Amino acid sequence: MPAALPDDTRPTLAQVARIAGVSEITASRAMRGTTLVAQDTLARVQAAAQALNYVPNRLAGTLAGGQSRQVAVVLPSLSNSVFADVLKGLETRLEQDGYHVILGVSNYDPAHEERLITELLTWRPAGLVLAPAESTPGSRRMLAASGLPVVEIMDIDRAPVDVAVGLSQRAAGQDMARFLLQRGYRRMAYLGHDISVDPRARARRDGFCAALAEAGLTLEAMLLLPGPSSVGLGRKGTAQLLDRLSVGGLAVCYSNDDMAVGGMFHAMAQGLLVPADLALAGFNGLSIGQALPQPLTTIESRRVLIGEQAASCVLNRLHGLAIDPVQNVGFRLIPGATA
Amino acid sequence: MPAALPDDTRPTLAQVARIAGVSEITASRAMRGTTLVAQDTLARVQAAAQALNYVPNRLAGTLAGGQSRQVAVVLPSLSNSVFADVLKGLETRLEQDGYHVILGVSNYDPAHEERLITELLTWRPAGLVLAPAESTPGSRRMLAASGLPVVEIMDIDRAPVDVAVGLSQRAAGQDMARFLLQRGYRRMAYLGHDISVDPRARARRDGFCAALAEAGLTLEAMLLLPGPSSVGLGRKGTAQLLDRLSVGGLAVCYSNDDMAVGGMFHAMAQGLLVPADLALAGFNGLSIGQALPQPLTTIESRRVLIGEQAASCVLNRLHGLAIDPVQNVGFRLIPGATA
DNA sequence: GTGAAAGCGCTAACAT
DNA sequence: ATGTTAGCGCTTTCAC
Repeated sequence: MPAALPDDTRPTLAQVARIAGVSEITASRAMRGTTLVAQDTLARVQAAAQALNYVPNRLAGTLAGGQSRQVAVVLPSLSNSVFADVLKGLETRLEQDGYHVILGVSNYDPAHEERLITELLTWRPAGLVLAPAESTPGSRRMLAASGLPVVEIMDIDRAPVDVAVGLSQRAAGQDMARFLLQRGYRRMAYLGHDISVDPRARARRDGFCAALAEAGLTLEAMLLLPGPSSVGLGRKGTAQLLDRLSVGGLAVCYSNDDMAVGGMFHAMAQGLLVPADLALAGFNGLSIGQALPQPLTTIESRRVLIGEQAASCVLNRLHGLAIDPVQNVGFRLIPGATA
Repeated sequence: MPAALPDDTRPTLAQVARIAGVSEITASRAMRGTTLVAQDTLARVQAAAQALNYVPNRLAGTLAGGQSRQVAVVLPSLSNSVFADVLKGLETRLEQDGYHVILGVSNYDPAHEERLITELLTWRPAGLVLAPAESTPGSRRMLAASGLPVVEIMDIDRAPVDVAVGLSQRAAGQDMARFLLQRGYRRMAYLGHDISVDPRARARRDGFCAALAEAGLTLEAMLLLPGPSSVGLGRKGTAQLLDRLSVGGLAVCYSNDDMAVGGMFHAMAQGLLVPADLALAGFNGLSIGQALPQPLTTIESRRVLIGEQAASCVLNRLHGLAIDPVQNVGFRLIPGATA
């Protein structure tokens, strides 16, 4: 038996108004506080609403002309704590202004992402925030045509449809390469998850390789494993890599911290000396990497900040404020002790 | 300058209908596929919609009598990968049926949770899924009065407002204690994060202690650290604990895997033998713990499954199907190598 | 400070 | 198979 239909019994603004002895529109004004209402009418309306357990219907309110106060968010994954952090930042900031997140997860599938955008737009959100996989032309067209604030996050290397908030993934990769070179490493390898669908991981790798090339070096090996990144995958991949490569002065750049921690675990299990036998570098600055017996060499990304700032962008846009279309939150290299 | 207002230019169903040369309701039927429509009218409507880039307005559709197809989800946190997993399961299942998640994060604050419920209800969701912190009487009253499908997740130890999907956290704690006892451990300690706000972690601890008591044992020490659980906190706390306790046959039960991995890192850094000097037990079965050089002794919780099953509950309820009010997804003890 | 009328975009309920 | 009418619950005009 299904539960009773909700709106069968739900009080409406009209009922509140009747009990308070005012017109519907006055009750509306009292509830919203937009227009001035006499002290005692306000009190009567509030009392009536309270008595009825009145819950406003924002579908109706928005349809009648209000701002939606829902923001659509499309992320490629939630398995990775990176996007959970971003979402946390988004949620925190949006909620302060009474906005809520409608969520879509694309699983790094551009076609799915496009479908999600279409569907979420049917809810007439006030804005969109997305960490695009490889956005399709269709997606970009829809976003542009929506006329809404659209914030693309994580990456600032590509020209955004509207606004971008993030960091240069490419520069992050470059900086890591330069750091390793400066530390004296000359033997480099790359170990990553499936970057064919993850443009940001690819940009980091490309930056890494480009900086090596500037120094006249190339990777001794590059291993790309299918599937999403994980500690387990990093451990397995490191074992594979070391089947082909000798240790000693070898530095492995991982696609992210999860993978690098896996590499560290492999080293521990094999009794390899880090960084003498094997140096490791990650990306993201996750707490797990920093709590390792030897803190991981990595780059801190400001994920919660990205979420908060993306939310602020949407809100500012809605308030008619001017906005920088490319917002670089930067990053910070953490030297750690693994390289 | 704010972007153009969205609905200033958005095509409506009326326009689609006019171009297709049919009435509005026929266009509506054609778009939704609920009622039979002639082949060629269908084609004409679809062509018109396509030509106009028509995006249906679900606010209007829902207001006019449709089911909302939004499900409100309230979680206590996103910092913990546990809830990211649950959310992933929810999102995956709901999306299959064209439903979307509206999200609220309470930060383990019951008052905040209550406010979130109130706000999310204004969107007239089709159902609610929540992992309650310590739900207030107000929250429970609202949920019950909503008449909607309400699924409380993670925990099945308390009587749910409507439906519960999860596992017995208390039984999980008991099982771990019995396992450690069976392995011959007699010296036990507990290290947890702030469980005053996390009823599930508390239930596990209580179960753990209860099983010890049955065996005539008590904890040698119990340390509860302020703040959310993390690898770093587990590492720090383990150091503190071992200031007061001698190693050798000591088993530490952690509030979860994050904390336990931190303990493992401390042991590694100190050169302690695991499990001879120090045995460790976690909870959740996170991949990080299983990728450790020695896989962590822990209990696997089925987080994604909980999300999927909770979503199915909401959907089944909406379809008028009967539902078991308490759904136990169970758990599995992973012996690992750390105890 | 308050109200009456009109309408947001859509769909259920009856028509035909 | 299609159309007409009415209305979902609210807010925006424009009055007073």
